Amino acid sequence: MNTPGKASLPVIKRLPKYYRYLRTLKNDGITSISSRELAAQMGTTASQVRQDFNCIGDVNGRQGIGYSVENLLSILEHLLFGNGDLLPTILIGCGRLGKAVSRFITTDTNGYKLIAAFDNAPDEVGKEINGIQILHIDELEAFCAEHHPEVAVLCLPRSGAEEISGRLVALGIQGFWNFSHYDLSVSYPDVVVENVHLGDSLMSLGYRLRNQD
Amino acid sequence: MNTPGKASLPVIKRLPKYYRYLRTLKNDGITSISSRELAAQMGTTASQVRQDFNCIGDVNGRQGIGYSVENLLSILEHLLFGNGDLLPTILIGCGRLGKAVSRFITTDTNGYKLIAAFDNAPDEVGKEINGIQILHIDELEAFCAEHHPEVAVLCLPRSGAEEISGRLVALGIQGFWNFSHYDLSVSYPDVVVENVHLGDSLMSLGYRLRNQD
DNA sequence: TAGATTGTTAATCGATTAACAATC
DNA sequence: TAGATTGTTAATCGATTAACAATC
Repeated sequence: MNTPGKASLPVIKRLPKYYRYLRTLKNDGITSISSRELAAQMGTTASQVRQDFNCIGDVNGRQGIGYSVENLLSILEHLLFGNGDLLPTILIGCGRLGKAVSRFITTDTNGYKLIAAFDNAPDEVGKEINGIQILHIDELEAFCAEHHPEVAVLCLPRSGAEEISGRLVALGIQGFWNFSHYDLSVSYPDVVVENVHLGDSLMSLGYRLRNQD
Repeated sequence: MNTPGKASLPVIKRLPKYYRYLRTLKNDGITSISSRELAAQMGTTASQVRQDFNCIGDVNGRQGIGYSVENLLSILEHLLFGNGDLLPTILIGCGRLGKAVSRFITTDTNGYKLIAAFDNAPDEVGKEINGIQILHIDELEAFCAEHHPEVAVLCLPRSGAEEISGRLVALGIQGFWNFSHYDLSVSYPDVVVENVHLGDSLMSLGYRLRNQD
């Protein structure tokens, strides 16, 4: 029997990848897979797969056979999406990036529901984005008091994020998907932040390209 | 004197963050900073700052004083952007995400130069994106033979990325900034890949939110 | 000088990999 | 049964943190 410990952040980051692979396996009609084979397909090691599966619950692997794809999927689905309730989410900043990113939020396999979008540009307010009317940022407090969103997606320049994030934390937002270059996890260590710094990501790629063997 | 070793990936990933912080410091007229103070502002430890600086070259820290902001910046700039030559880059996929992301490529502080964009949708071909005409994906080989791009940015669905990436590798592309859910680093372990999986990122955020203490 | 801070080595911590008995 | 594969413990590897002599 498995003795699941709390999954560490590196493990958590790998769960969506397992989830995606297992979905394609199920799609291909494969019902069972060994850690060795899964590792080969994902570019990792069998050991790591088994260690990871140990953390996530009762995976019911069978010696000599492997793991049930169906069972793994249902465990991962529960961990990643809970009981199926979507996390009510608001988007702050409806520029080019905000518009692009809003499509990812709304995708039904991510577990989020976009319930509002805000901008400070008068010519954006009132327009639609993914079927939702863009509100003026001044209406943030009133909206949150009524609808209690749990997640905020920040698609703002750094200065805007600095200004707004305090208001969002005060309003009880639990989680941030942050595309700004303002490091929320430093200022608010108690909230859950996923920082997606596109500029930083490009810069590290550049470093590795310029300093290849 | 420093004895710089090769920077590890975790170190490399922190370099852009140092770079950004030091830029704001310089902007504020601050010429010197200690590891302790920098660490406090960045949410890390003084030890880590000093260890990181040990890897990146001759930082010339002065006991009792700290580091020269100017000197650190010039070292980081050289590491991140080389001698200033921009990396010739092509964009594959000009949908919503591609359009949003193209703005980040072109930003002059990232070290890249967007020289072409490709799509397979006939109604996108010929349009402009950031001052560049969108070409049909069929022209990829001819264009690369003539202009030798070094980096490709993939803003495609998974299936498209699987199909195109082999062609790009064959054409000698060295680096990928990959937004698809196709894991290039598994298929092509010898190229430099920065995988930015927005869906995965959202899913891990969801896991952490749903499994908070 | 005295206080502060570096550069660097050593200690700790955590994550990955290896090994292997249990068993399907 | 024999071969394959798990679950789990131990070993290794690497990254972070702590410590401290050197010295500005």
